[in-house]
Amino acid sequence: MQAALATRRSVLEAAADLASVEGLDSVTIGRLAEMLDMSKSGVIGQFGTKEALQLETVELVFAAFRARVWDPVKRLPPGLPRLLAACEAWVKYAADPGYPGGCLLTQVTYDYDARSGPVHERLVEGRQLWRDVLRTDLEIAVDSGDLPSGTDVRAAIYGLESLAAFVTPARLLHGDDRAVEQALACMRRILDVAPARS
Amino acid sequence: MQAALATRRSVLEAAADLASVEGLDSVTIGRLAEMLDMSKSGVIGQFGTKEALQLETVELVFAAFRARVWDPVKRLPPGLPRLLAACEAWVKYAADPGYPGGCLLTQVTYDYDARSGPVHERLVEGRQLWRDVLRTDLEIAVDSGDLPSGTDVRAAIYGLESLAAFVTPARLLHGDDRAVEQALACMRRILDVAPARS
DNA sequence: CCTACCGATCGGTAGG
DNA sequence: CCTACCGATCGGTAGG
Repeated sequence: MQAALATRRSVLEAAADLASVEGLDSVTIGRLAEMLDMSKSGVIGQFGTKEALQLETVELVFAAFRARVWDPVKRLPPGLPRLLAACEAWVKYAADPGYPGGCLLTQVTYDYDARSGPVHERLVEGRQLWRDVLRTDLEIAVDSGDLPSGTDVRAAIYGLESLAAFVTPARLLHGDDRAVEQALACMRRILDVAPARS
Repeated sequence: MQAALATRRSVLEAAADLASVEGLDSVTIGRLAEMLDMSKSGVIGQFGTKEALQLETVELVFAAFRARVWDPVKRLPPGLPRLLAACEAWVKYAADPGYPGGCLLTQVTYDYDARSGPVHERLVEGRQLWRDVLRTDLEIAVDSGDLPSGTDVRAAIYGLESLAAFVTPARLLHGDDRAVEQALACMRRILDVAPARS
């Protein structure tokens, strides 16, 4: 029983590692079996089908995002303070996600945006939740006067999502080790907040 | 001879259509053959190997980007005017790329950022060329006083790339039909240029 | 969790 | 450009 749970976890960890580099589609049962020195039936037996394994991998991704980005900031004062802390945690997570191929949420976002099916649906749902979190703090920040009253909240959300999602390609394609600082600087410009002192 | 050229083109077009939705890896010889009502050897015979077909598809992508984004603006006055026109063409191209699954350059960027091999290498090279174009106009705009002298050129490039690359997921995941306007609004904020009148 | 196996599909080749 | 075929790998199942 405990052993089966440990197996599940190790399979999911291997799947996440592989998916971060080559995408969720390249996570085949045979390759996982080889990585883990298991039989194919041992790998898939825990999940039933490859699609179920993919969906559980996506759940792992959202859980990691929540643990690394939202949980550390959620008790801060709602509005601009929490929003800025969330953006910083977000961008830093994207730069150091614990997977060899970069932030898996980013990977899945661009890989499954144009497809249909349960992974796409779950992705939309998860990202929408995060959009709602951002919107809440943006609206509070506007109402409280921390952001200008003319702020375009939807455009700001779009901008924050864009800037966080480019950390991985900037680092991996161009070796851009200042991606975190550049993303945060652009975020502050979009929010019309003065640059932080370093 | 002419017929062979026409076949090449139709294979590459089908490959680009398929890749835009499911990624370059899902472009298999068998699926292309089925789409085009050809034999597998007829499809691959024009290219030799699947990797060669992938690389030619990537070339098609860069050629389309050049034709739709750079060629229409390259004769405008260098500096801020050309930069803003390029950004507009860029974002509009991303929103209407002529492929069913969205901008293929964006797709390939996020799909191959973490992998090694010739597609990755070609991608880095192509994106670097575009970065250099952006940098040139940014520096001219700063030198001429159209942009503030303290402008962080590298952060601006990062921001423009990010915002252009999020058009596709914003549209496909959230049905965001204002992605173009939101991306352009954020670009102007990053550049510290007054919003355009509508 | 294993071995052994299934039909389908993969990239690619031989020969025409 | 075609048919016919190759070994490898795919997702998944039977039986234990």
